[in-house]
Amino acid sequence: MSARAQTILGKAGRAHVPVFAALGDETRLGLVTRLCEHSPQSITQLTDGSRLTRQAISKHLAVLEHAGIVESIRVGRECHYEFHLKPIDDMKSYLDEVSRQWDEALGRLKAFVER
Amino acid sequence: MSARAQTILGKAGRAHVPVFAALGDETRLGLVTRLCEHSPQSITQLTDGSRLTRQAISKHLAVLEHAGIVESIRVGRECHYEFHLKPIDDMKSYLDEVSRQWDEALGRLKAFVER
DNA sequence: GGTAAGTGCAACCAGGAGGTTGCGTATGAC
DNA sequence: GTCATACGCAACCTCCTGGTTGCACTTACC
Repeated sequence: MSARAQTILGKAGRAHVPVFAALGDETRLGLVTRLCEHSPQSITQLTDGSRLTRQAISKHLAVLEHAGIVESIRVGRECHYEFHLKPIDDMKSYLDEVSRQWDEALGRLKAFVER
Repeated sequence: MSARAQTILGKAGRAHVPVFAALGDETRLGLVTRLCEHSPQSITQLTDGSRLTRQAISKHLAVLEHAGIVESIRVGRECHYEFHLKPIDDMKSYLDEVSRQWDEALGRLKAFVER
């Protein structure tokens, strides 16, 4: 039972690892914030105001795109990035599941103690 | 306005970076899952079933503890780790905020287009 | 057509993350 | 008291990540 539950959460959870990892960086979380307020923006736009190189920003954006949090759209000579909500929503659902699992575990513990 | 919103999210978001980073690893997400189902567990218990060394697991647990997701409690010669829900809940609130911000941005965009 | 702007690609570098091994130490069991 | 268990610490290794620089290429603009 425990093993089964772990498998369920484990399989579902594995897909979220890249998303968590993508957001586990200050620069990238900042980029997501910017894009979430105002989308789309070009790489140069996103580089302005940052102390990093365009290349660095570009790499971070690639990581975010790999995680599905962001999508690149070529417009002429510019590359626009736009925010996608879905992975974040999926992550929230996953966290809800974790939360639920935890409550259940507490319930089992309580029942065990009171027995 | 945009800058202010970014500052707000940025400041609040910065605190969540370690939590995201902590969960952005398959091994650690697995540990969290195990601890969330059944808490507390000792390091040796958590090492069983994994192909990694006790030391590796121990390091991962230290990372999780640093992020506040888990807490270590010394019991005799054993070190028990127990799950904490709060950082996950905080993260969910933060993601809700991001979601809200995004909806707002969409609203602004729609209003702008329809004008 | 010439020039500047916006990117992509590749090489390169430093540092940190993930992992192991070896050893020391405290605690429980007998 | 002795021995096994559970753990911490430190050194070490490898590889990936974050970041830069230099150059080539496409596209807009005049």
